[in-house]
Amino acid sequence: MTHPTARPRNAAATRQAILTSAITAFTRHGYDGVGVRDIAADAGVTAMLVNRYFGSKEGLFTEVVDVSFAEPTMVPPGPADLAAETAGALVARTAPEADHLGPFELMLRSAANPRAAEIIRAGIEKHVGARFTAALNGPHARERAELGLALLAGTWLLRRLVGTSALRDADPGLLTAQVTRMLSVVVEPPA
Amino acid sequence: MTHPTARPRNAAATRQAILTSAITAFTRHGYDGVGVRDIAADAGVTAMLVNRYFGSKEGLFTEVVDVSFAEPTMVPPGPADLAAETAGALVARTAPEADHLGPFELMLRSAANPRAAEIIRAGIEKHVGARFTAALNGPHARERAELGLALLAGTWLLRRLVGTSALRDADPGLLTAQVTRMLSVVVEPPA
DNA sequence: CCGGCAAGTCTACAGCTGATAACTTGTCAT
DNA sequence: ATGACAAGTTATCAGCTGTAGACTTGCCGG
Repeated sequence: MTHPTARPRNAAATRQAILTSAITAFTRHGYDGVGVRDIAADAGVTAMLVNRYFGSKEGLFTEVVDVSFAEPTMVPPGPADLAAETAGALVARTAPEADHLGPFELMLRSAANPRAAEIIRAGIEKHVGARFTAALNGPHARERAELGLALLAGTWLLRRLVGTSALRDADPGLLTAQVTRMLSVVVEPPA
Repeated sequence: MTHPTARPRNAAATRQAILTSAITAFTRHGYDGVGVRDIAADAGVTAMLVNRYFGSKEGLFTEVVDVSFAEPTMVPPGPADLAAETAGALVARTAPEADHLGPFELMLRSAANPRAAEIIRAGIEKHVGARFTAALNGPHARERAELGLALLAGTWLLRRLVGTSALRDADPGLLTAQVTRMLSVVVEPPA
């Protein structure tokens, strides 16, 4: 059968191909919305290799979450105008024409499953929450950081996944300004 | 076979029993997380009656969303201190020990499925968004209302479904105060 | 008393799920 | 060149999904 453009036998490369395929699949359709056969086929292998290399679908998802949440999206290092920059990035990436995939989409599409939600919680607390918290000064930084994340996640949900009309059709500038003001409440250290 | 406590043949009552069972099931496990057999069994009937009375699983979900989003949760009529009251209700209902089921849980657990998401969008725009918008004065009321909803939904997501530690263990009073301040940004009419 | 019609059920289908065990095939060191 | 081990595959499992058709059962008007 051997495919014309057959990949040479290479465990590391195959593992990586599965992981890459899984990242986009889980992000696009959520943990329960995709099967291991889809992921494997997209990587050009059979489904059994998922279990061989990642133990189980859940193990694969754990690694996907870890990788996806590790890359520093959404929180630029410059603390100069954190609220405005974050709001701008959010609005741009949730624009109807944008096709950005990332941790927010992954979280929103998989959080319905309790086991997936627990894996996501670990990922947030290890990566995103920590980064966001570190960018804030003053007391209650963790709570303020997670409230900021909540606003971003909720906006992403309504604007991209659900697609409510007001947020979908809103003027980007206006939207950025509003989100910036809401974010500032938790970004700027309390007096 | 006839069950000992058999319900008398009553189409309306049976339909209602299925609907009630579906509301709690969909809210607890999401659209994709529950099967029509589970719902029917919980209502004491066979799965076929779901199709008989609601056409399909999707038709049943549509009615569930409509009913669930119609009841005026989360937005009290008194516009006196809308932000504070809404924030208080949110924090109370998302407390770890609370077992409140409602439209937010239903939305968050089902939004991953695009078909369900579209049904939810319709429900929001028909009921929740309209109520929330009507409570706001000033320009861009719809955008501000949906941003408020986004904050509520995101907080619900992180605090209840995902369970990030900072929000889960936060002092309720402090949390209510922070959410109130963020909500005020969109609730109070811009100068 | 009983016939008709609606309420409700049984059986079945075609397709999917994640996972396991046993099998074949390619590659590299000797 | 060849043997050994890893890489990859095929076959299969038990269970679930939503829905369709044909069936039985109970109630209510005459």
